[in-house]
Amino acid sequence: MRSLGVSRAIDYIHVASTEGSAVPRVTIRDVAARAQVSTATVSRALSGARRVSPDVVQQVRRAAEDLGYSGNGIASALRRSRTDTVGMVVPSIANPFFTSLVESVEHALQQAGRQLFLCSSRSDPDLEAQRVRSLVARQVDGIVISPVHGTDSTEAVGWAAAELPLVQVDRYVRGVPTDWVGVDDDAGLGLVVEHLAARGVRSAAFVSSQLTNSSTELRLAGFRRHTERLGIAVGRGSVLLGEYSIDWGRKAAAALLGSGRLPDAVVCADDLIALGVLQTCSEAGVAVPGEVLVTGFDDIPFSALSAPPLTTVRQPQELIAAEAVRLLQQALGRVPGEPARVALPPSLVVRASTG
Amino acid sequence: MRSLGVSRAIDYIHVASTEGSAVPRVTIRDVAARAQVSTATVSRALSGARRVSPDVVQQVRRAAEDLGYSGNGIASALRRSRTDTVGMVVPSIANPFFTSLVESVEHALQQAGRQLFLCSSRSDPDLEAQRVRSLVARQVDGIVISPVHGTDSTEAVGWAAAELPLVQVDRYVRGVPTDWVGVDDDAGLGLVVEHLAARGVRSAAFVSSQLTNSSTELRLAGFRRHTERLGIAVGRGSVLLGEYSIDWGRKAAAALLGSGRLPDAVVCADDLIALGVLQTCSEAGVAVPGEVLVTGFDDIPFSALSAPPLTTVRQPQELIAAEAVRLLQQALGRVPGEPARVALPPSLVVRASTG
DNA sequence: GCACTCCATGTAATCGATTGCCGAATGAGG
DNA sequence: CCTCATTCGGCAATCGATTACATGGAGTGC
Repeated sequence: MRSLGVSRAIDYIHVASTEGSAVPRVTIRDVAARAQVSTATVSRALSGARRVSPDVVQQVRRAAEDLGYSGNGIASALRRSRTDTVGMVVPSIANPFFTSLVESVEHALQQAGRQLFLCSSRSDPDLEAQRVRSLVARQVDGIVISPVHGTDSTEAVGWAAAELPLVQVDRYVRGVPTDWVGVDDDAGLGLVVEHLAARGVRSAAFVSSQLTNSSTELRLAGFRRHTERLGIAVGRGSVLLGEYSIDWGRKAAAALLGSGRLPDAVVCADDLIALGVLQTCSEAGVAVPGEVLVTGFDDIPFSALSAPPLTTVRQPQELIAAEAVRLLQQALGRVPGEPARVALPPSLVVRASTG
Repeated sequence: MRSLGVSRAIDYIHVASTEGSAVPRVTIRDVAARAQVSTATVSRALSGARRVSPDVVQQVRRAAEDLGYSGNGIASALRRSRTDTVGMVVPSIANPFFTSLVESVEHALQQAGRQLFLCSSRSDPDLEAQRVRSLVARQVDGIVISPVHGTDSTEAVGWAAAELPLVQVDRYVRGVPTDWVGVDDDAGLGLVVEHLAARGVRSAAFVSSQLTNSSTELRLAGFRRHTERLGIAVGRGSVLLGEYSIDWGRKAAAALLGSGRLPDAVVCADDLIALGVLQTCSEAGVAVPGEVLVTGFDDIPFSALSAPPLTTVRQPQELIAAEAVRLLQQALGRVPGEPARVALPPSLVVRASTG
């Protein structure tokens, strides 16, 4: 299990301050002593909270530098009662859609001088509740959450929202009036269905996850509304609900193929499902887009690489993240007012899977 | 930009405690007052740090419950001088390999009762240094880092390692003796090259990133060593260095195809590159594995979905993460000794891209 | 019945930085 | 030369939980 063969490639250097076992932390008192001023002055000189004469600032900087002082964020946080940190809870880190969202949020926060505490709820409402409690106990300044479940997550989200600023992204729970930012799911399905109609599609199936959260519900509702509007047939047994995964996409496609009544198009509620569908079609020798058209939702990076590349709905995650962070900062500043509900418009990315 | 059409779908409920603007935090004193005991007893009753009589525990629990007390992790952290939090710094959150690693580390930490502070260095040593300083200032108990650069990251890693326990994963910087956990890159390339040799490959190219970090260097070294050992030709201009991205894979493949001298196999230093190579081959009508074999490294989830599915080297990220967390915990307990260098064995996943 | 141990609980110091308030010094205006 | 404003630095309280040490009462052994 343990092969140390690589260590030969490493040259050691001497790290100056590792000698003692427990290196005592340099505190503001040490700096004050060395600079021969009070701790108050050190604090002011370093943070700029109040004017300090230039030469004293020099001394203090010098002393801090010499001692390698790096401050104690915990003590500072306790006194100022803010941590400059926000927590983020997502159902899965493995789903590239959430990955992009996390990356964008991290980036937006960084520009606002804050850090990200990342938690994965692993699609488990209990674990999610635990993570939320933990974040609140750690005094994060705010929370960005994509709740696992439309109703089972309500309690945790509601409780947290009462404690601190909270923004829901992508999904939201019923009944808790917090800010929300996401994509306009109905519009997204409108784009897809119109595109399919223009391609001459007369019948369609929908493959999605169980209807346990808002965005899933809205996507199905959008699918139904727009297909009806455009006269596209949706047969009985043509709406398959499982989970957001490649594997479910495979299974659902196998079921559709097995049923013998393949529709003109398979609309998927996310790209992972669609990739699974494509894979099964390819294995079964069903031509895409020859015999059936397939679409996804999210536009994850790999949807451009499948065979055939996938037509999908692009979510503006950068914008979603930026808006979420903006709302959070805003909520940090003032008393809570009417919660904002921001549904950003998606766009259609047409690739070979729809001809 | 802002369409609020979705809000109609939301039912509000009244959240009890949102009425006042600033909800004053419930502190341990409040609980103590209500339970008619001292704060010391509350602390002991809730944490179990020392025996407290059962009925007092009841009272305290009751009081805490009634008031909705959730503790102040910051104050606790200050006093105990530990935060039960570790920081993780990775070059990119978008790369699925790091994503898996992050998820695994998060999971392992959770089981150890700790939380994860995630930072992306965006492959920028300066940003990385900044993030590391910030983590140290926030008093994380330890750091897990995959350093961006083999030499430019040395200063930040060395400084941090002198301040607190630090484990490097996947990559390591030269000259700083810290724990490291990763995969045995040389063995990984051994698996690939032997497999190719068995398939009758006589010449090969290597597509990788610039040699700015340890694992990239080791992979190239492994490629050279094993091809030489097995008598596979590596022509001049057959080692292409760019970056770990799909896009670079595309460009490199285009260069190889354009040169007119296509080798029997293209060995890629990670799956992203390999996926780019596959895409370009497919577009150019070059059959894989008919005319050229292609391999990757990492075994990201999407490597099974490409056309054709990709033969690659699987990294045991779960194990890497678990081992990293184990080493960190160990380092938290005792004085630092000889750093551990753990190179875990990879395995080969054979798919259609090598026939 | 006395001395001693043990245990539950309380008192108060402590972690390290921030900040309200105060006083000394300096300078300006009359 | 005096008053008043302004600036800069220090003192000490404070954030909220933990914990070393103190205390008082019950229980034990002789």
